[in-house]
Amino acid sequence: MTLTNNTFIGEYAYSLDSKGRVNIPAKFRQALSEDNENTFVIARGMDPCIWVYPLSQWKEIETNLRSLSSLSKIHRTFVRNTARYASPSTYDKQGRITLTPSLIEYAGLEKDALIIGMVNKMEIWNPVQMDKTDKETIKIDPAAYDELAEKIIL
Amino acid sequence: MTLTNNTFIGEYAYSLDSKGRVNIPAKFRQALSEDNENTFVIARGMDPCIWVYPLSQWKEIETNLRSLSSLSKIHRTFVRNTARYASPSTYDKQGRITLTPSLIEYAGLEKDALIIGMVNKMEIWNPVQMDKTDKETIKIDPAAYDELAEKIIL
DNA sequence: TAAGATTATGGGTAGTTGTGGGTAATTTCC
DNA sequence: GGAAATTACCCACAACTACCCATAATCTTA
Repeated sequence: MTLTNNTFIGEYAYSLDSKGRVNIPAKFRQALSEDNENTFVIARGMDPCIWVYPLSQWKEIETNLRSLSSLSKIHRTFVRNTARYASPSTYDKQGRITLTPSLIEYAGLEKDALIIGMVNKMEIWNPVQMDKTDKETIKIDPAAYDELAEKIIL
Repeated sequence: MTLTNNTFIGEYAYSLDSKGRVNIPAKFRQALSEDNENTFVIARGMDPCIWVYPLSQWKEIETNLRSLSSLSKIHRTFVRNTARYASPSTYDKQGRITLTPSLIEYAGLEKDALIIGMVNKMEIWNPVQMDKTDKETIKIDPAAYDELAEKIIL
């Protein structure tokens, strides 16, 4: 059952094969709207993981990046870091995308890959790294977190 | 007799079968409005139980989640924790939804499942866990109820 | 009260999904 | 320009899941 176009939720455990391919969950592929032409854009996440955007979503990000001024050092750095490691990837007949060696290394991926739906994109994690990050989460300011929950959750 | 669309009250005792399926009380199914397409979204509750939203209700949460920016660590974490364990589930001809192994484990469900109407959603509990939580609830500060009294008329 | 309808629970099956590997086309480099 | 390496595309199998049917218990209604 697909909810909304280009919307991803849920968690899936897959494996990375010797060719650097990972499966995209069938539900996520089905959620992808036609105009994406079976293509995602993979990029460095802010956390040690890979971000996977639908092509159309990425194009919007590109538009936003264009609006940033190159006069600002922060802007320049941000644009560079974002664009530098991004790469389009179309899934094959079996529903797999191929990751770049650079991103595999950045996310510290080995055999296991955890795919997490993040609503407008998905994340690919090494499960070990995800556990570690989960534990650090405890250090997050509980008051700020509760405030968010109150605003978002029904 | 159905009260209001997408409104759930009452308590029901069902059992979880070997395939991880639970019945949705007939009254709750009848209360579900057409546009939900016989579909609920199951997610982690704040307590050790499963939250079950009507699809339309979940979509509102999704919209709220979309408004958060992944540049903020706390926003990222919140989106991840919320979306990660959520999964749509359409009930079958017999009125059952299938739970995910991850949520079954989180709620500590075994054979028995207690389904509780929570007005805008429902909760699925292990009865043993529910008892335990009930006993802890008694310890809630009466002053907290006084504060509530200003918001809710009973 | 009896018959029919609805509900709760169990299990079978066909189609889908995830994973491995093979081959042809393309690119890279000497 | 040709060999080696890389990439894109294809096939095959095993595991799983969604969908279907069956049965027993319960509720409804005449």
